[in-house]
Amino acid sequence: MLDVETTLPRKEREFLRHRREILMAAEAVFSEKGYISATMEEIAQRAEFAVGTLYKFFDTKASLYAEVILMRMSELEEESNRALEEAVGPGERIRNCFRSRIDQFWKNPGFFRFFYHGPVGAISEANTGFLPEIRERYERYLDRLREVFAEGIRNGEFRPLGEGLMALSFEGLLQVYLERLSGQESPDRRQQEEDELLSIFLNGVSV
Amino acid sequence: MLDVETTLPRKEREFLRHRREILMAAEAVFSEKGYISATMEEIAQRAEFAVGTLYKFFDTKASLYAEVILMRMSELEEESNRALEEAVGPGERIRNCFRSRIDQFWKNPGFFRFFYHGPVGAISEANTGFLPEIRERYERYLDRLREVFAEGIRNGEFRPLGEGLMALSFEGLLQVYLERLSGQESPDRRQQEEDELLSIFLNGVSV
Amino acid sequence: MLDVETTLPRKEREFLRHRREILMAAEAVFSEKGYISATMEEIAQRAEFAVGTLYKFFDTKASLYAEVILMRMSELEEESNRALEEAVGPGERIRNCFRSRIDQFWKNPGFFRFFYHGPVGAISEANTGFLPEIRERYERYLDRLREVFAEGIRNGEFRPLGEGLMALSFEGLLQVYLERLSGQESPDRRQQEEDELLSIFLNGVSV
Amino acid sequence: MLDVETTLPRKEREFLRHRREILMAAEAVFSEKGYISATMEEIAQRAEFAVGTLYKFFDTKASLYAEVILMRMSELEEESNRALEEAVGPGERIRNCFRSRIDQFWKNPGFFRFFYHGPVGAISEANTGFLPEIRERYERYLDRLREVFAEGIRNGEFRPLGEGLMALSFEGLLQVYLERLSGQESPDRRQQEEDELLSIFLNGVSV
DNA sequence: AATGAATGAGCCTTCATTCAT
DNA sequence: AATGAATGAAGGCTCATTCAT
Repeated sequence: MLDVETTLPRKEREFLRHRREILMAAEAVFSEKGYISATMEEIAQRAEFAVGTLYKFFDTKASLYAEVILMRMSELEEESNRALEEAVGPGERIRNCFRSRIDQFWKNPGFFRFFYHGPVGAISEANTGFLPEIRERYERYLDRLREVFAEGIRNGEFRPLGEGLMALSFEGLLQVYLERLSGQESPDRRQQEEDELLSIFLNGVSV
Repeated sequence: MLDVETTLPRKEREFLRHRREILMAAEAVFSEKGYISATMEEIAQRAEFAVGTLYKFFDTKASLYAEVILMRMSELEEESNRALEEAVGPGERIRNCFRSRIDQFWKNPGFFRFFYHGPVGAISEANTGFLPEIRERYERYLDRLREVFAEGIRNGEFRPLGEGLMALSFEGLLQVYLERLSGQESPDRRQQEEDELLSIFLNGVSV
Repeated sequence: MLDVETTLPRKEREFLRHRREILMAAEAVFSEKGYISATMEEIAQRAEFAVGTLYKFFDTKASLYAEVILMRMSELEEESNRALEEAVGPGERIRNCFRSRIDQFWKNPGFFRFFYHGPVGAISEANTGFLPEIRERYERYLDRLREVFAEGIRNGEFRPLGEGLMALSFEGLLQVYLERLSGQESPDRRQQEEDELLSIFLNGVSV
Repeated sequence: MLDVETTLPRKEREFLRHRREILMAAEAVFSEKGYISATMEEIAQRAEFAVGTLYKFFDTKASLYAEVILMRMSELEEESNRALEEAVGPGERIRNCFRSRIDQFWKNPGFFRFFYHGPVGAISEANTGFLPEIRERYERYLDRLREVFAEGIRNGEFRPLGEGLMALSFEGLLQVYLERLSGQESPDRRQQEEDELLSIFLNGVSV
């Protein structure tokens, strides 16, 4: 990252910086208002650019939205993978990943407000245009999780149930928990709750 | 319900019937298109009423939306409560409730498409106008769940962890599982998966 | 026409009247400003309706434009055909048609301002969506002209040249002449000029 | 032209060359897209200059458009005049001019696509800003034509009708014919048609 | 209650033009 | 003269809501 910032010509650095500024502004507005209620006008103001400028960076509102999500999903995938890799043994990996996911939430709680809810009518045809990429990325992450569960099943650490269901359950617990945190007036982190939740899950899947 | 239908004067019976027809049409359109993409025009057509008529029954699109959800949540609450009551012992109650929730999904899969996702930015301020009531109702249902878990903790059937977290986990598993079913092209019910999921959960919370 | 006006239910009569009012307003604005510079806003104002109302009658600005032209082309075709039918003998028919076309111009000079020029970029793909119908209609009219010329060639009244070229020439003279009239500050009709023009043409194609 | 290129200082020569490059690019884009759909952006790309540079040479899009037309009209005028001068006798001059005009079309068919159609509503007030010059130039060419016809009328070669109408007719036939060629998928030149058309015209105006 | 034509505010998007470098 | 990122006004279109019948 630092390399990029320093080696690229000034013009390109500025381009990337502006692009990033717009993405940040968009993320803020999307998470406050939701996809539909957010207006390009407001995003532009927040980013301190004119509306037209947004369109130099992103073709449509929808693609700007997709890019915001993709940007965060890349981070999520990256860090989750790191967490899975770093630990030794399936149980420890899952434990590590769980904590990493919660850490990530605390870095940017606003994002999860619309990550889990997707664009309006995520299922509707209207949006199939840009959702596939996001879903794909998510599935890739789930695949990685499944591998770890499969590994745990093989070595007898986890119960011989479907590794897909395990991954799904893992995500379900996280999703519901993070949603509740997002909804709190002044969210504060509670270590004990996290440990208990993880314990429920691991107890559930372990032999 | 039957009582209502038969004892009320014809005028009022018709009023209720029309109201219900509109709600059903709205549910269908909302679940197909999502909140934003759904138009009052289309709902009116589906209900075989004029647009103006919809406004005799519901003040705004948002309130119609809320009423659709509230209608289904009443059923959900009712049936879930029945399931919790019918069984004996905390574990059995949870098991029964889990199955009931899945039964309910299969009665009306479309509904869950937008129940979990809520309107655009269900959590956002923009929608706080009609969400409170829904959240309240949901909390009431969660409370009932928590009681059961608390009971199980007291009698040593469940582990001595937070009953709130247990309820949350229960919902998380269900939500993620039902979402996946909704997303399937031609959703089909798989008994074994359901049993495994329940087993993971109960294993997780049980001593 | 009268039948239509009197036998249709009031609602439908109003619908047609409003539709016609919008078409007239649109024609006026299109002929003053041209297709692109004309705005739906201004057309709406001129028609004394709200913008939204225009879209109840016409799907897009382009289709409104096409309908304006189609409406006038129907009249043009109808009256030209009448003129061709009424006279006896090819020469007389053409003579009659020529006069009819000029009469039609004087009934509505504004229309021809954009009829001959077509929408911006009439040739561009962007407009191929709605032009075909107009072009078809025009070709049908040209076909009728060609028949008359062919008839004249067969009976030795016209020279044995291509009837297509004759029809084209006929249209060329009219177009250029009407354009010049449109461009005049205060157009006034000059009988002698018309006769001379017709004479040039008939002399050109006659034996 | 060559003189200009060689005698002027390098700076000025470059200026003129760049100006010409922009004009050519503009002509290409205008003829492909039409005035409105053409964008300064695309013209700039085609000319391999930055948008801003275009504005160093031409104040507005409209004036660039006008200059493109003026450039071609100068050639048209020049060559038509040569054609009129070269031949001997009114009839022969017109014949020569007719052929010259068609030659010119084949040198640059694209240009005529928008020459005859003008910008959006060439006749409309919106565009009167830059049209006058074009119209003037065109009138000058028509004047020259009229002189030839007047000459022919005086010497008894042409019929004693208005020379203005004759010039108009001449233009009408050309316009319609060239338009039809422009519209063809793969335009090909047909000598016989041209001869017939010319014959119709000359027959029409000759004694 | 029922109708549905009419309303008009609001939003995404385009693109000619400017200006700091 | 050359650049091209930034501007922002303007326009087509949608749709929740109203109101006269």
